[in-house]
Amino acid sequence: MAISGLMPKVTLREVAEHAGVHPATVSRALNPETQGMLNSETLARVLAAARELNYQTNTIARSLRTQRSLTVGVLIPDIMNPLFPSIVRGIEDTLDRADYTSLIAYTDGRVDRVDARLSRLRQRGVDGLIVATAQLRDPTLEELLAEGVAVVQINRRSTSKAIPSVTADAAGGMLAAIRHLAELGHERIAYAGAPLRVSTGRARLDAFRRGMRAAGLEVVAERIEQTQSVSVGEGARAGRELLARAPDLTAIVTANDLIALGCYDAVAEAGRSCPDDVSVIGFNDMPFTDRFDPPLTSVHFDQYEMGASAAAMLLRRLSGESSGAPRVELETTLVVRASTAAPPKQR
Amino acid sequence: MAISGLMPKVTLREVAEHAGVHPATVSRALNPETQGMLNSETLARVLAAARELNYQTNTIARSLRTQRSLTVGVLIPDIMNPLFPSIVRGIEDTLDRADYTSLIAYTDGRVDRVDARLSRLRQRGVDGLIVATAQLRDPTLEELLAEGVAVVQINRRSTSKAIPSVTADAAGGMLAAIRHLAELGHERIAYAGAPLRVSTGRARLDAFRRGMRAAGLEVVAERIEQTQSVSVGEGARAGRELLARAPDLTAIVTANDLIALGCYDAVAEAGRSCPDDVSVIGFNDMPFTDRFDPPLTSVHFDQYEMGASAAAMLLRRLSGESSGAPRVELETTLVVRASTAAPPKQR
DNA sequence: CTGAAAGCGCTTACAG
DNA sequence: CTGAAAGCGCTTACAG
Repeated sequence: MAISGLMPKVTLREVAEHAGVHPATVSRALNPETQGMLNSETLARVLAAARELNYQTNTIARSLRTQRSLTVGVLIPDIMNPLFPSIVRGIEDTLDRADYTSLIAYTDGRVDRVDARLSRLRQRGVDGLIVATAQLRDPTLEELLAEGVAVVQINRRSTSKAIPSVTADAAGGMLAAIRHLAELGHERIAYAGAPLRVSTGRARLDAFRRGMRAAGLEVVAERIEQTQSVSVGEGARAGRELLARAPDLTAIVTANDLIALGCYDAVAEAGRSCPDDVSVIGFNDMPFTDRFDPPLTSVHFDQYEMGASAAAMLLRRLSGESSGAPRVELETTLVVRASTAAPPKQR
Repeated sequence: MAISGLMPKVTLREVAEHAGVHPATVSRALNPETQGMLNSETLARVLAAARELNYQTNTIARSLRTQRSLTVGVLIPDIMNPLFPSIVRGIEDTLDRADYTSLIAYTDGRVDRVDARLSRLRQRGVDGLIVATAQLRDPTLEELLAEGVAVVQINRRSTSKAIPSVTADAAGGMLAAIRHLAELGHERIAYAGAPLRVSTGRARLDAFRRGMRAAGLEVVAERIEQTQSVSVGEGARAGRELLARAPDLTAIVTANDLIALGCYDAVAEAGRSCPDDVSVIGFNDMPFTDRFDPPLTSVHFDQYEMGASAAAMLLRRLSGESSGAPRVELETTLVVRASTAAPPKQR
């Protein structure tokens, strides 16, 4: 195929001249919706001319005229966070099939950057939004909703039930994690959580508490510590705190793999070993967890599917096919690796 | 800040009416380049009106008129390849500061997808391209070059010296890797390489050979194996091959961390251990290599900087500031971790 | 079934 | 210094 310059250079008018018809006729010939209006002979002639000249629709001109950019804004904390590449790929593959393109914007977890990012996306004329940065109470999202903007939340969600979302089933994952530990013989299970201002932090803490009770185990305040941000460093801090406050704990369940990695550090610093002295469980099952030392037992969900499903949901809204606010919860499963074992006293 | 709808709704004309001037005057007032033409009183009045109505330029309309989209196409194999998130982030942060946006497209390493991807980017009117998918012989890139398209190669480069590029210094990295092994006492060092149709594969193989000679070590054909693709699976295959053909090898240098991970598997399968029996060295130093089992000794370069530098280079071309074809080589350093140790016989 | 016209929201040479 | 006009490349009611 020939790449004939980056800006499209052949215009509708040139194709029209070549085929001896009016530009409007070319436009109709190239649009599957309006193709039927044309005499089949005319259609064939126009199509031949378009092919010959290697005509490509100028998306910018079309967008200005139709007031639709075929573009979707994707707001995420940071693509360098290992959770997001798969999600983004799932989104983009799905959008791509519908001839949509995504414009990605980063907040780096800073709430004060959201509006500026959104504003730039708006300038670019995005038709809808996929937002992975929802706060539990999120006035910005409420506002978008009120204005009828097509928006889908992903991974996290705000309290508003009116905004569609795709999240991971925290309850199922946590329950599986705790059951696994209980079956190994653990009783003094600690929890290192993610910030409570976002739904993942809140949901996983709730799920931990419920899961413990369901397993007939005691939820003790000293064995729960929240992080201020989702990072290895904060995970290590939380791990240290827990080990200092409750030295007899035998397992730490976490809200995130990075926090789990921090707990690895805290356990090692305390002169203990994972999994022999302390079992650790992550959440998200990020890439290469199976390569960690030790391989991390983690709650898994399909990240690519999360992205794909959110994009499909948004496309449905954009095409007017759906108007409800579905809240999809993706199945979570526990992937057992080598960071969990029977507690020391059992040996 | 108020988000007033996703598509920009306040137009230049409305601001003009509000300020009692002609739309052209508003346009001039909002453009720093033409602001100076205006009476300062008029300017102030227009700016006040624009602020009051929360006017945002409609990028699509502006692009159609100016024939510049302020958009750059980024062609990469796959964002799920751990090399790319940092590179992409470096690109986007740099573009962002110049009010450019990136449109990302994926090839999944398939040469036959390049033209279709490029074609879609063209439809979207991108002003330039950053390409991470260069083949050693790359007719598509030659064609783009011939048409005067602004394009920068990243990570890989084609043989054409006329296309600017930002790559990692393979020679320096390889030399450091081999020196490190030689100092530990290794002599029978093997190499598991990346496909030779891309520059990274070619450059790293050449660098390995030169490095070996520079260290006074023998380059033996049985101790060199190429992979068909850069993946853990192919790395394992290459590793097995090497261990079968040259069982007395004591170290494997690789062209990529994923290949190194595959070599971990091959070494384990052979009932040997890393680093006690076989040392392994990666290339790229992807995220979390320090968490692997064992932590991977790898050739490091600044991936974010690679992206940032390529984007800056492209912006310079787009603004007409530069017209040469710089070939930047980023410094590489060896990060020594626990996958390398003295060879067994030395113990 | 096809054409002619209008217009999406900007910018910029051209007047005055 | 500011306005009036043209036009970027499309699509789509409106005629015929």
